[in-house]
Amino acid sequence: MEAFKTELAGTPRSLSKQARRKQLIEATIKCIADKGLSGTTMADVTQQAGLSLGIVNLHFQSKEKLLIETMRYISKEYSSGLTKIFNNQSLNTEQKILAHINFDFSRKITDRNKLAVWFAFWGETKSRPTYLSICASYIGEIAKNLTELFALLKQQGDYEQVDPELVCTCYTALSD
Amino acid sequence: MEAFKTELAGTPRSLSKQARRKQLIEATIKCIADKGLSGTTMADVTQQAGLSLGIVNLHFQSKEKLLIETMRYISKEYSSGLTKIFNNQSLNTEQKILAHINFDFSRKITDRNKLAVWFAFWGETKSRPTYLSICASYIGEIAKNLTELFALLKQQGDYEQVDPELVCTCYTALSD
DNA sequence: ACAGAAAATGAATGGTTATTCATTCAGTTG
DNA sequence: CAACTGAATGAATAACCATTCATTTTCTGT
Repeated sequence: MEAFKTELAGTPRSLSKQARRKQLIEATIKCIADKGLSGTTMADVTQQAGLSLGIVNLHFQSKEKLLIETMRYISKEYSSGLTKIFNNQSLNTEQKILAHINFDFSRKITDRNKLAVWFAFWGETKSRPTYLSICASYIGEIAKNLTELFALLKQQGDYEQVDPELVCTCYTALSD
Repeated sequence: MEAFKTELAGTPRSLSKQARRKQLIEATIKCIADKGLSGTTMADVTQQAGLSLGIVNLHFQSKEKLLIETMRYISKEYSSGLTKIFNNQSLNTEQKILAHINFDFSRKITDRNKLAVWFAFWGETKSRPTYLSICASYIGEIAKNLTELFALLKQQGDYEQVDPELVCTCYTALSD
């Protein structure tokens, strides 16, 4: 049974350092989604990428570092998508909130694997503070922006009794 | 540094089989909460329980089985508490919903450890269909009851436009 | 075409941890 | 109290897996 190879594994030596790192991170995501965090071995990841066993240590020094970079990769991708929405001058407050919701749901459907990885790391959060600190910084940023949007909407729409922070919390809980 | 012992470890041989299993499960919960699922070894669990290394295999055959029983133990405890509320004839619909909310939050505060274990398992759920099937049956039961309550409340209170199932989903998301 | 550099390989190594099982220990029975 | 039974122990074993590194392969510049 041939292992599926993640994308362009065809021309091994021709890829740049950066591209190879990305290839390995994508393979890691696939493995964690398939077999769980604790069930993912170096052999799994490298096989998934169609490369040899030693390759991870060559590019990431250790498994731990690969995992941290994977976490960072996912967090970054997610938050940069959202930041783009918040900074988009041509959208008004309401449109931004709608775009945010839309973004969340389109991702949820297409990126099941990344979601699974997110949850896997989340489960280990208590024991590995590094993971927590990486997502915390991204999540904090997002929550700040979102709360601000709700505050603006409140001003504009005359909703006296609404607490923007609470609305933000509720929204986050629901989309999770 | 002495290891804390979970409850009555004092009289080893005098405990029944059932009680010993429970003692080991409680120790497992403590360990997973402290060190995460992947960081929990047999040595940790047995030391936490104040017993010897071989004891888990004697009572549970394998680590995997101990973990499954731990999951089952937590699910069962949670759902049986809720079932009691649903079956309590002396409460009306509104009181039952309030009791449910109250139950959720009182647990959240007192049983941090169990909560941590719940999340730890949740993260690994993808790879271990067994865990999923255990939770699923309990969670399904709970959701069914809760939805029914909301439906009743809707009838009684004339809330035409409310979807009980949606309300249930929202409530569950928020309390998670 | 060649030399040197860089990237990649995978067998061997070493550390960690689940599992086994011969032995010890405590309770029970006749 | 001696023989028996089953629970408990923990040293020894076995399996697993990350990491290393000597060797091989590919790329680049001249």
